[in-house]
Amino acid sequence: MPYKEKKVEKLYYSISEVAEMFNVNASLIRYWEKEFDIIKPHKNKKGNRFFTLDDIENFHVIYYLVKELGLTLKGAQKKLKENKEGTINNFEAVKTLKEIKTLLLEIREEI
Amino acid sequence: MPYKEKKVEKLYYSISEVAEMFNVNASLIRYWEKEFDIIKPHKNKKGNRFFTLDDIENFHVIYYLVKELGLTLKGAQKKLKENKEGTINNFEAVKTLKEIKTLLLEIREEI
DNA sequence: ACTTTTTTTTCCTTGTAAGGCATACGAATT
DNA sequence: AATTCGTATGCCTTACAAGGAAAAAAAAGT
Repeated sequence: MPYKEKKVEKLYYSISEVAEMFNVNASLIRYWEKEFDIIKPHKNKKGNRFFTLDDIENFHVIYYLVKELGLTLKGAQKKLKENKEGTINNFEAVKTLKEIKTLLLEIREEI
Repeated sequence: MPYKEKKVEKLYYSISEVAEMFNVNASLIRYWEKEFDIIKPHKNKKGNRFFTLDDIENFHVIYYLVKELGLTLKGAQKKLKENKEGTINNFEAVKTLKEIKTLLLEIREEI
């Protein structure tokens, strides 16, 4: 064999591959796709799904919320929406802490 | 009228009173009582329930987790168990912040 | 004040609607 | 030959609500 094939990160994964990763049924993935906006794999002309690692990560988040935390689908949807706004809150928190840092540095200057 | 009766905080509330407070059916309260250990109202010989304010507060926590956060009952149970340990984490966080405060005060002393 | 009657509240058991998928299907691709 | 699709339907569990009898409370009668 002239070349040992290099194992490459795949760009796309099929629905059955994703299903196997999480040990769930493919129908669950299709169902969640209907329920959650953040799951939108690419589709070819026929409709076959192609999942990027980002898609898989999004699925993972939902899996965590529903299967591990024990949120209902509705609860998970709400949580995901709030997290978008939640980042603003985190941002605010960091901003506040930075202001405090600035204040402390100013105080050091005075000394 | 010799004495104006002083309005006193009630010691015990009936199941229908609690149901009205949260605008839920009384059967829900009985059901959650079976599902959650932390809801244990006193009962008289016949079985009638008497809720203290603590009981009501516990019910409130569950109400929040299930009806507002959107946890399944199982998820809420898990959350409650973890919170017992979780308070340690909050405690640790506050402790850390207090240590920082102490450190800052020491620095001020040095100056 | 004390029965009697009516209304309300309680209990527990059983019924049930919705949630959350899985299965089944033929058809279209690969 | 195997995978995939969408859609439909089936189905088990979850999460309560309704039903019905018994008891307590309130109202009414005497």
